[in-house]
Amino acid sequence: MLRLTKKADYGLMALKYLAEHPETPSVSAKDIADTYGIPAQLLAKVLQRLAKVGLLKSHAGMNGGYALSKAARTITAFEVIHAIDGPLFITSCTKGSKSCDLEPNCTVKEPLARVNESIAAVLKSITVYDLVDHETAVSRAAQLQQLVSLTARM
Amino acid sequence: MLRLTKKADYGLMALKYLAEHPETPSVSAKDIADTYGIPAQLLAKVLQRLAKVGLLKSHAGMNGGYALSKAARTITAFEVIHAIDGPLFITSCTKGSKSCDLEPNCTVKEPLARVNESIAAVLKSITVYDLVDHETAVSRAAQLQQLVSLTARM
DNA sequence: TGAATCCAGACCAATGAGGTCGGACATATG
DNA sequence: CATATGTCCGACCTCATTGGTCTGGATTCA
Ligand code: FES
Ligand code: FES
Repeated sequence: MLRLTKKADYGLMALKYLAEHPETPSVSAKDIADTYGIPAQLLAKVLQRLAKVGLLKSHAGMNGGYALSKAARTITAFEVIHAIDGPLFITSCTKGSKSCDLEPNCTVKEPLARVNESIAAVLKSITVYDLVDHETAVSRAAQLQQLVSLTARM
Repeated sequence: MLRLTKKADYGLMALKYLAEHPETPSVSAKDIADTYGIPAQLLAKVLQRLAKVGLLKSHAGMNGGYALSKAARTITAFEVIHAIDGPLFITSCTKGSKSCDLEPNCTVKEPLARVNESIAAVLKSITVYDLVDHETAVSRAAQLQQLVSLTARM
């Protein structure tokens, strides 16, 4: 119903891997791809994108590779997904430039934009550090669900 | 980044329309399609799907059409989207039957499942009644965002 | 130098979404 | 009852997007 692209998934996996191995100064794309068994060239392209945005620092040449440019705690899932899949959002017809021609009639767009913001907020509250240390992520999600169900019956 | 399909959008629009006109016993798909200027046959298919799941009651023949089978307040956005776009979810490789072959390695799936549940909770807290009466939906979304940002810095 | 790595872009294949068609079915009316 | 009309319903097609590959060039270090 609401699918996250595979590239974003790969990107998150790679970031988690880097966060788990802070001792090694730089890890090559091929290494990560091999450990997870995902296509190397595809992961490479994803990492390039992340480097371009500034989430990763790249180092070419031998023993080169990638390294986090910020603390794992300060990189949110929202940033990653946004960097890889672009600024797409819910509401289907948010094509950026040419907006849907039946926009004046569409009465559903505005409320859905609110939902969109809520989802973005959830993603912003998850960092790659949370991916490594499961406990915090799990408990936070539980809290969120509680809060949501609370507000739901008001 | 996280696109809702156009069909689901149409479905929500149609449900909202039905909720706004409770006096008419049944509205034809063509009528709704004309008012919003969307392809009639496509909307028809969406409505068929909703009828099959039990959210709508269909009535063939002349003066036929569709009608809500439950109170607008009890129909959640989650139900609608699930009915139209199927049980797809985040995490990209949740193909239902044959799971991704690199599932044992994928360390990111579990945390994302939590995020998924949070999003589902948000969608479950929105009903088609909320789409009609904007106020409640807006205020609820604002509350949610406040709560999220609160828990985020813990 | 040369091996290893990053980088950029074009290119192809498969999946799925958006959209269309003709037939089945139920109701109305003479 | 017969027929005409409007509706539902399932199968089909087309095209955009995604996932994935290939090529070539630039950068760094042994
Ligand atoms: S359908 Fe285009 S604005 Fe909602
Ligand atoms: S990539 Fe397949 S389970 Fe996560």
